[in-house]
Amino acid sequence: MTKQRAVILEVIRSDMCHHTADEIFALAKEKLPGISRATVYNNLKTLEAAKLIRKITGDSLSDRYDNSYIPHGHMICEECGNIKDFNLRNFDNQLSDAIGSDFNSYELKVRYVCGNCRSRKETTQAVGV
Amino acid sequence: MTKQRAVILEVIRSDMCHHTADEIFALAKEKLPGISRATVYNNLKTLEAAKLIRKITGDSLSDRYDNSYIPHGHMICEECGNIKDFNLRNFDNQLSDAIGSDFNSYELKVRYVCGNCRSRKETTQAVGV
DNA sequence: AATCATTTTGGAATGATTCTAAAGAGGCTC
DNA sequence: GAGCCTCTTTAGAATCATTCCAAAATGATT
Repeated sequence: MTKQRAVILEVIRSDMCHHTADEIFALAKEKLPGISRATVYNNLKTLEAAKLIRKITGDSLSDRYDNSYIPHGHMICEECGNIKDFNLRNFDNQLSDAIGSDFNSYELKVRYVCGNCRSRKETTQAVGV
Repeated sequence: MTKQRAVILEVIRSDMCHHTADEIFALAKEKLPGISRATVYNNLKTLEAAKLIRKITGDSLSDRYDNSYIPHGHMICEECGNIKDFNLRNFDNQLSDAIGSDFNSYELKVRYVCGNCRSRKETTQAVGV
């Protein structure tokens, strides 16, 4: 475990955000100013191969990284872009039944408007702006 | 409806594959040799805004396009890359319950190994190659 | 200390997608 | 069907995330 790899893992684990590679690079740079972008990409790949993190794709143009390898749902606010985790009960069984086979992983993303953004919009609307 | 747009829509609707923009460009070019790549991208965006198709992201480096706007599951073979559609019963309700809110759309991808690839691997393994 | 494999680094390369500005339809009215 | 306006198409340049590369650095082992 090189110090670069340790810092990258620490950054990812230190909060529940789903950071992009570039954000992780910036955060890692605060602790290890000499770190290179390529190192971040290398290690993100290594860490995912080691099942310590998971890449999530398609929420923005850049990929994001989840501090858990275990699949779960992501709910993404279409207004503010905020991402939250959620779980569905018994979902693994439901999925295997539906596809008629075991599976290796899944990715589930729901696009909605979060409570904050919804109430902000209603207020704005009521005021007529 | 320009002829370029019509051809692009026709290409997407003509089979159940989930083509990349580049594949769509190549197929459209067979019917309309002068078509430009930018036109394909423009129209894919327009057609999605018109709810005629849907972009699906994260299965390969390029995005793919689904000939249905209605959300449904995609099962992706990790060996051969083939993508199939599937559905879960009552999934919309299950999702709203889980996230505690209405939602606008979802994306569900399951990674597995399809029957063909599985049996091919078993055969290979048995033969000891 | 010598060696060997792994990692890091910075910069170049790649590749999908978007942007841009100019030319080209399409559709509308008179 | 000429004039006009808007939307679309086009080709190529630009962007941006990510990957590749070759050389230097590091780490572990003996």
